[in-house]
Amino acid sequence: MNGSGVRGTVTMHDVAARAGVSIKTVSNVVNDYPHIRPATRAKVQAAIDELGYRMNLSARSLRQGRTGIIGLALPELSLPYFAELADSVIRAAEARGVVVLIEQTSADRQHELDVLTSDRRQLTDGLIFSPLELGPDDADALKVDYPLVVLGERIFGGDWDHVTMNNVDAARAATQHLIDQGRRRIAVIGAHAGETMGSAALRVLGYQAALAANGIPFDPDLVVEGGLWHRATGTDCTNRVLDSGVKVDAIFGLNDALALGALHALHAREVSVPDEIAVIGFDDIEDAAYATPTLSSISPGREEIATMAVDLLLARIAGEETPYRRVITDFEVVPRESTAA
Amino acid sequence: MNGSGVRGTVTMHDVAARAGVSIKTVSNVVNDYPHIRPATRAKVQAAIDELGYRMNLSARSLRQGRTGIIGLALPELSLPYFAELADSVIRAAEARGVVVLIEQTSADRQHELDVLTSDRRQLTDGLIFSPLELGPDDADALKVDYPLVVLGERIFGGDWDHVTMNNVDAARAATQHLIDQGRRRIAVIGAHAGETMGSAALRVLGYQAALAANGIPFDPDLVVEGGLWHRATGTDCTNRVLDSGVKVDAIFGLNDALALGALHALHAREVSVPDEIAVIGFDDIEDAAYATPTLSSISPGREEIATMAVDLLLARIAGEETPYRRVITDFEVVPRESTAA
DNA sequence: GGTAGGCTTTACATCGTTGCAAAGATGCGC
DNA sequence: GCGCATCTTTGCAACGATGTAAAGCCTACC
Repeated sequence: MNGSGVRGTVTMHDVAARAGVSIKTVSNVVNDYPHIRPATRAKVQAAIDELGYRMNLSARSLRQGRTGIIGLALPELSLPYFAELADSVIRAAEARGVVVLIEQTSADRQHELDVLTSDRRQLTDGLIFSPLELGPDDADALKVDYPLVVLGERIFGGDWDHVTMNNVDAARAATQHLIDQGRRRIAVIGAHAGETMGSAALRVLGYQAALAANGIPFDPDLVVEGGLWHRATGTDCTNRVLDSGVKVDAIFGLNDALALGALHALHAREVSVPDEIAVIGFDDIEDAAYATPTLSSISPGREEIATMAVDLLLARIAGEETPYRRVITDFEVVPRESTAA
Repeated sequence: MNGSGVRGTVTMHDVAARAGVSIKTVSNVVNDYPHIRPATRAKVQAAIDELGYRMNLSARSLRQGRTGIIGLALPELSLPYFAELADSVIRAAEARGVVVLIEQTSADRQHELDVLTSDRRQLTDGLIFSPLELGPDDADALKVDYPLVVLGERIFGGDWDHVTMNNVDAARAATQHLIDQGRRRIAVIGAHAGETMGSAALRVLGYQAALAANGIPFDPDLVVEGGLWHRATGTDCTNRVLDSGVKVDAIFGLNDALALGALHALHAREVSVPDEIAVIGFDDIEDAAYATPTLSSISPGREEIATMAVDLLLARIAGEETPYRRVITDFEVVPRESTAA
């Protein structure tokens, strides 16, 4: 029955008594302090094993001012891209000995602001933050006094590290891919009117750049507004643009959910993909490879984003004082059936 | 500049000094102790606001023996069902003032065992555990000394609360739905040989029960083994059963990912769904509604599962001593195009 | 044999908060 | 106006760990 009834009852004090050493020596053993006589270490270790001692992490946190927990704030896990991102972040964190507390912002501006000042920030050593709604005007809110890594390009030039992909170039590449298949009437769905720095705006910029580079005139009727980047929005945008009567031979979904929604709408309307309309998405979520037809997309290097974000954050937490960095990850066009020749 | 440069510098002590009261009174205000004179409360609150005080949660945890964090152990977030479940659990937890630490087990038995005894259990007040690989033989490992809620029916009768759906009945209903559409050669994909109590086994039981109830002979060739319930497995199982030459007019995927993989395989083989082969899944993930064709499924009451699990766990954490409970949630057949008449 | 210097171990204070129990203030009934 | 009950506020110890600095122990070398 190794001495303890109630959970967490065994403390360093008990171990020390059992091993016949001071409590500090137990602490030293547990923390791999190098100057310990092997015999002592063995004694202590034996006591630890016999008593089933586990360190009280709250006490350690109090003493050290660190919790070993990092926060991850994202819109919601039901969006596959963010679920996959969270998966990668958790794995990267685990490999480095820290755990992840996830907070969902529901893509709500106030909720995103709240997350930055929430009580829970006391519980985490730092935050990886993927905002959707905050814009340049909110830069002040991001001036926080704890380590922060921001994902996505939305907000520039602040005192924090940044991990992002090159949205403009990636969108240009996606568009170019469609053009290479002979498409010229390319609708883009999920645009956000009035936005200048968000992913939506940047991706539309890339789209326009590709058109320009190929001498294709830009037709504003092909840019379809859409709020949240859910499948339902993609379906809706697609129906709207097709109902409007403009000619369309390809659709660029600003993310995969939108593009999958588009496939859904096209299927319902019995429009063949890619023969009549080609479709490409963005993010390369797992769904894309299993959609019918399989969906071409842009792979943003999710693993790399997650790993970089965790590494940057942990470096700040460890006290690194280097200038704030902006990391741009690689992307790749992943052609599949939905844009086949 | 409200007095503090470094993060976390403001303590109750500072607030007390500023407000001219004792530190304990500050604590009382913060914790909504009822017997405080309004004037005192106001003074303290003002000091808190002026100094920007935030409670140190590590200290509170150390003192109270509670962290306000609950653990959620699941196979992986990239599986949409679990991402959606995590979403629901986080929302339910947030509504009750606690936060969620997610651990991924990768559907690996050793990893599932590790999670139960990990150091991180010191950091959480209790655990919601969704095992995939543990079986009845591992019941001992689940005899832990902290509050535990197990999701899924895999392991029976231990000292822990249980939230599950009725897998047998739900699978029977899914199969019956196919039979009602006139199908008689129903393949079931994703079975686990040798398993007796897992979701796979229970769902196959339900499948058999439905066949029996309708006087359809059971053909073992229609039960297709498959390990992890990923889309790729569904594709693979489907190809195997079709290549084997047995006649098939419907496929029951033991979860939606398998069924989506099946749709993918059928599309590639140019088999029309539902005309030649109808398909039904299980879990009703968001994908199902947007697949091509849209996928019929079983909705397991995910919200309800999450809410019940959180409530049961919090009750245990609060010290409830009632007998361990087994909660069975409702399910619903959601018919869509893939099984349309 | 003595001592400098490195290796081990230790005592003590401390991190910020809350439970306890008691002290001080207030109000009510007679 | 007094005494008792109730409301408010307080001081102190404790939660379990670690940093600091010093004490004890050895070894090696003169």
